[in-house]
Amino acid sequence: MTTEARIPLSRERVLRAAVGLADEHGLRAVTMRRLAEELGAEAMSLYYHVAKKEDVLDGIVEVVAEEINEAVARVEVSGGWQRAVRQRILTAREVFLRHRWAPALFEARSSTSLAVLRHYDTLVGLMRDGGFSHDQIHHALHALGSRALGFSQELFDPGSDASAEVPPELAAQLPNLVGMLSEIAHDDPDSTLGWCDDQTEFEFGLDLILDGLDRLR
Amino acid sequence: MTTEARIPLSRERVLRAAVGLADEHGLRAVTMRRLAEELGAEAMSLYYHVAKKEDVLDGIVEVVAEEINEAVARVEVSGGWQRAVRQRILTAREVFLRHRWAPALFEARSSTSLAVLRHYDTLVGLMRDGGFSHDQIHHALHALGSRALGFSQELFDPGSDASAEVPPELAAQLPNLVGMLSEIAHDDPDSTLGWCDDQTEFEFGLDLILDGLDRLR
DNA sequence: ACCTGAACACCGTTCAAGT
DNA sequence: ACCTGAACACCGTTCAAGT
Repeated sequence: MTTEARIPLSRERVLRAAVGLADEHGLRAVTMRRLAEELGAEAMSLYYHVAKKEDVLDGIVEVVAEEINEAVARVEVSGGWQRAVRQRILTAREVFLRHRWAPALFEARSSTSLAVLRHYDTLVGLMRDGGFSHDQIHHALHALGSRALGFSQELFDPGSDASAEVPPELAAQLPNLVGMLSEIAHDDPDSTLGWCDDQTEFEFGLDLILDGLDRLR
Repeated sequence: MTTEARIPLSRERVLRAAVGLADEHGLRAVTMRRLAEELGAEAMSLYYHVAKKEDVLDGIVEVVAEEINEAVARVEVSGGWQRAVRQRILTAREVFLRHRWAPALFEARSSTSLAVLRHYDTLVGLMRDGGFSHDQIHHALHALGSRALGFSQELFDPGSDASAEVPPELAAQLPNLVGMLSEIAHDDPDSTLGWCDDQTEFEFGLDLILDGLDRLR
């Protein structure tokens, strides 16, 4: 600790510590005071390297996005545009699985980070090579939404054993949903990113969209 | 003001005021103290009607979701499952266009609100009538993601006149993206929900998914 | 039953001051 | 150039006390 405190602060170190803090204790733990403590400094020292807290949040988006770009750059694929795009998106997803707080932060911030833009730039290039028009690609990016980056935030979580827990008078109000959930079981909770977004579901939605796009080409 | 202060507080009134505050000044303005002020009371009085701030946030999600259900209930459609689902989703979207802070809040909270569940229940029913299996419907809801509720948060905002603003050394790093954006112009900024999510793009993505689902049936 | 005042712990941030 | 202490304005929330 005291040895680490010797190392001078820097924007880079601050952001790295913030990512670590979020990984370990969630995004809510990322507080200027807590962050400084982690770095063996005072809260006010951070402001020499970082404009304000928003700057820290933008910064850690950038750090994660760079991690995505590095991972994606290592991917080698042969095959059509669809395989290439699909593989890169699934690789990006692996990074989010290591930073589970990140999807919410990416959604929350408009964050036109350079690293994020570079990721999109790669996708645009791949689709261009695949024979899409700019207009089609633009539509495609919108259709993919956050899936282009490898995650998809879900809006409700039926829970792993949802059908068992639902109180009867509530079940009566939701006959179709309860009927569905009682037939469905999620098998692989470990692969879950966010709520109900497991690997299988993510790939289903992704392929549905990619197949649809390919048909438009 | 003083006349309004006469009306006793209630959970209902607190939530309604919170929605109004968010509509007018954004979600960040929804503070226990500010909310109380709006109601002509002290911040601490709210805690008699509401457990904590999180309860307020859950509550306003519920209020908006009920507004969606009411709007959707008024919709009458004839035709196949696809027309019915599509129409209901686009109607839900209209509610979000009145509460622009709501998408971010819906995404941020896991919020298994009853009203949200009822909306999903309706969709499940429509798709069931359309001949889908429970398993297919479950996949479908995941594929739709937040689109099922009528919005789709975008991850970057190229801006309305993006191509003009990009500094040249940045453009060099993003050749494909800049190429695309220079060809594309968004015409209807007023219909935008969130960043780049305008009506046309929303419908494109929605139809792409619905068409894909119909093919699976 | 319903509302409030004072108080607590915790934020982000400014600013003048230290080395 | 880099870091800090004291201070400010603002949070959410508890708790004992008022009517």
